[in-house]
Amino acid sequence: MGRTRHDRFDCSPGCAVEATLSLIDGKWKGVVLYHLMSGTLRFNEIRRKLPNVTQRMLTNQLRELEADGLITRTVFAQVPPRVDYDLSERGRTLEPVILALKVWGDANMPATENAAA
Amino acid sequence: MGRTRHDRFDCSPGCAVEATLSLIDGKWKGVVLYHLMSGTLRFNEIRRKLPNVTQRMLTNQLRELEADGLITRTVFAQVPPRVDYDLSERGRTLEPVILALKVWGDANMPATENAAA
DNA sequence: GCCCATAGTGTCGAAAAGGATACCATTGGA
DNA sequence: TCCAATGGTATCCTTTTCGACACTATGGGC
Repeated sequence: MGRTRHDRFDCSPGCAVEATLSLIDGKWKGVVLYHLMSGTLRFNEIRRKLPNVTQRMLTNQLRELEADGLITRTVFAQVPPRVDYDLSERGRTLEPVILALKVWGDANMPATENAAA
Repeated sequence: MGRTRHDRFDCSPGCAVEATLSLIDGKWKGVVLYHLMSGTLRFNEIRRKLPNVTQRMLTNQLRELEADGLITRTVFAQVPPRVDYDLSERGRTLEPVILALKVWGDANMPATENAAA
């Protein structure tokens, strides 16, 4: 499930915008990608960074990101299971985009009453 | 309707990413913004650029963009009604972001079989 | 034997987003 | 008189998304 969003595009010019958007859209993907920019994270590490995400959702988003080739998933056959998530090569090329999003948000969302300080 | 997406954020770091995303998310907003970057457009001009959008949807997206202060809406009291849409000041600051999205899409979506040529 | 942790999966249901279609007002032209 | 164009609204329905919650496997600690 999920992943139905970008099955096809009616490609007018500007399509590329939608196409990119469709990859990072989905409530948690942007943040996940953002956190992954700082380095490898395990499943529960990500979960702890996103207080309101459920396991099902997080799993889902991670699977979609993986399917889109933006992140890599490494499973260690250990007894308490361990799975590492990293940005892939392709995922790294998204960094400037994520950063642009972050910068704009920081600069233009004073109404969001956040404390970036 | 609509506009429920970004009523609140559970602001962890990375929140800014989601915040920005929430403004340009919504199936047509990205493209609309993109087209508006080239200059003023009337309602039906936008509609013609997006072959698969319905009036309801387009109206909706435009209203949300307006509510978020990204575009301006100018109504001319003419007999065949005329409404101009433009990027607002704030909207213009989003240009680099939209562009980043477009550039990445053009560079990284060969699978989308489009003909940018 | 029981509970904990990890990293999930499955099912259910509500809500939101999106789409189809029909309708409105005005007025100039045929 | 009737049609066309503009920029919408209103209503209804389907699809997609999101969230709650329960359940699984394995092995260590108590």
